[in-house]
Amino acid sequence: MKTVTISDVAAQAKVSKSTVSQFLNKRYDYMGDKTKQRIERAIEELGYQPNIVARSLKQKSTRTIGVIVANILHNFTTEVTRAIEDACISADYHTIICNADDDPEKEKHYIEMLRAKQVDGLIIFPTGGNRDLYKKMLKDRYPVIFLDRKVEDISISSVLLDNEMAAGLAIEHFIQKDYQRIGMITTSIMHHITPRLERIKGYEKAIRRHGLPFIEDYVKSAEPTNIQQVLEDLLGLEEPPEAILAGNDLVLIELLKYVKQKNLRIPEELAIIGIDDVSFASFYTPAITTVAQPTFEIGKMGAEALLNKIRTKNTENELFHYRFEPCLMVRDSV
Amino acid sequence: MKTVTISDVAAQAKVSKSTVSQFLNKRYDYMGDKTKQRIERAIEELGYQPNIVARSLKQKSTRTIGVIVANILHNFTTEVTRAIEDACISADYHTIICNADDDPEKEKHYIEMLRAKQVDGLIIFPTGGNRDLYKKMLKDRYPVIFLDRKVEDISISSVLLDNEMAAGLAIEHFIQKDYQRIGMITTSIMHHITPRLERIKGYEKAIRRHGLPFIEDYVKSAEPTNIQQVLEDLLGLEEPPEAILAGNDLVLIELLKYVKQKNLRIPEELAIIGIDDVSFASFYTPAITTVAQPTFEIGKMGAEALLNKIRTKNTENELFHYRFEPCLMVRDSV
DNA sequence: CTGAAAGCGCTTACAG
DNA sequence: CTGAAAGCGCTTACAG
Repeated sequence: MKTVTISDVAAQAKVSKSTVSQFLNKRYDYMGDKTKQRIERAIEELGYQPNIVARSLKQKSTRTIGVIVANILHNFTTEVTRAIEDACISADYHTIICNADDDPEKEKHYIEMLRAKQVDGLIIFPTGGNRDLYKKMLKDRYPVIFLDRKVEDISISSVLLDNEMAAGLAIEHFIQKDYQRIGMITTSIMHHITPRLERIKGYEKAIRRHGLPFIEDYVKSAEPTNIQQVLEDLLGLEEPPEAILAGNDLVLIELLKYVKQKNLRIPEELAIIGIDDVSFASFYTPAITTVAQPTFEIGKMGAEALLNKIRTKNTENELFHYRFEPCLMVRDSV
Repeated sequence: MKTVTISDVAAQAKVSKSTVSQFLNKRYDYMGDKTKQRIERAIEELGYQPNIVARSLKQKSTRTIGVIVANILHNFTTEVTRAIEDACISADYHTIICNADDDPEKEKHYIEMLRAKQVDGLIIFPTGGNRDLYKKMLKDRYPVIFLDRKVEDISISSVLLDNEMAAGLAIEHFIQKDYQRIGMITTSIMHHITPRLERIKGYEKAIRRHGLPFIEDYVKSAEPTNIQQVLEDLLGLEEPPEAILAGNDLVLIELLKYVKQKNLRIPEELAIIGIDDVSFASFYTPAITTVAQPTFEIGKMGAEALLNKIRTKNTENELFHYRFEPCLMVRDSV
């Protein structure tokens, strides 16, 4: 497999490399018809494919972006990255996905690696643990967009869910169905992850807005592996909640496992809403009421915002934090 | 953001580019200690990051592989690609995932694109519709592994599930639980997709092995959107099946939607097994009996086989088709 | 122990 | 309308 290069084509077509290059880049402006045809034939005969690595080196663009997700286990992440890939492919960009696994060290490694690979820009679901690196990218005017989360005092634009509204929709639905004792569980807030904090705030605001008492014991955060215990505690309270909002898909799954194991009836013994419209919600028994994120739109917007930054060479630096509205999917678990 | 190159480092450290390059590649053999330190400082001071594109051009390796999946909507695909990515990252390779969406044209585009991008090799879940391209890669001795599927008469190594065994395990479990009238539904077999054909064959063999009549009307293939209708037909037969094997996760989901809509009791009115151990199987009510594929091992093996081909420059061309054994997860739906 | 030079496969002013 | 030459940022024999 001796690779055939532009020189081989030039030789075969009896023109110069420059002319072949013009041809490849469709700059036909002044090219003679016979020349074009000769080149076309030569390419055909030799089965020539341009080497994009060489082109990238010269053009200083790889037409590839990097996506660093905080944790690929979330259904949200999978759907959003799929939307990003779609949007990039349409714009003739490729995508390299990396999973930071909630670990700032890994995130750092990937940011450096992808920049070394000369990707044209980065979409990051930030762990929050690499403030210096985030700042450096900003200083370098390197194109970056944050997704799903933002980082305190780092002026990188982001596309997010309206998380307060997401929790609010759920709580209001509970209240409307006459539930008063409403609990909430999220995954760990140790690292100040935006959506978790904001959803808790949204919960509290909605509770107070409706004149219900805000009971701290009703709000719990824990790693998925500890959620069974948390539920045990929560439902063992003297006045246990009658309804629970699961802060994301992983929490919902733990909650459903618990419910099954304890043989609780939904919604009679415990009403449930989950944030994230998981695949099985509609055909679960009972069908699960959820708050859906517009994952496709979020991913698309993230990709377009980044591609736009890349195209404008990041000159217009208007900072934005775009919020998408969630949507309540009313089913049978409340 | 004027990029700092190896020349800048060389100038700053007052050595030649060659020496810096040696340093970067950890060929310290004969390097003076003071030289090393000077280079180290210069790199530090300038915040230098090597340009991997330039290196790739020279070394003719991008340390990146491409993965072209037939259809990313299958849970199997997501899990396997995740395992591939993990294995590649450990070996210090990156991964570019492309979704052919069951469309041979898209597959073709991605194969050509990724080769132009000089990825070091390709893992393909083949659509089957690009025989000439597959052959060309073989002729070029370009490293490729097929995954999940193989293609008739194309001698590219593959890693697969033992699909006949997968169907066999399910059927035997049904029989053991005293079901005799057993149906099976797969997604479309129009394009002779390996796992679907093999699973149907496994079904037939198991049925015959146990002396049951093989009833053609009990075996259906259809696109997911038509499965509701297929179920309607199947269960409207004079002697409808009392048990159904769902050929993959998408079929199972359609089946569960149908069951819910018709209010059928599982397993009393209809027993169910699904191939692919979907996330919700264990906490669904009733918990769904499934045949699990070792997705992690399959992905890992695929990646390792490819990386091995890349390392040996594809010289040892022993053809293999490795089969992984599935595993029956007995739960409550039979 | 270190440096000069060539080369990887392209693109891009510039000259004619 | 086309070609010669320089250059993108590295690596790698080779010479000393």
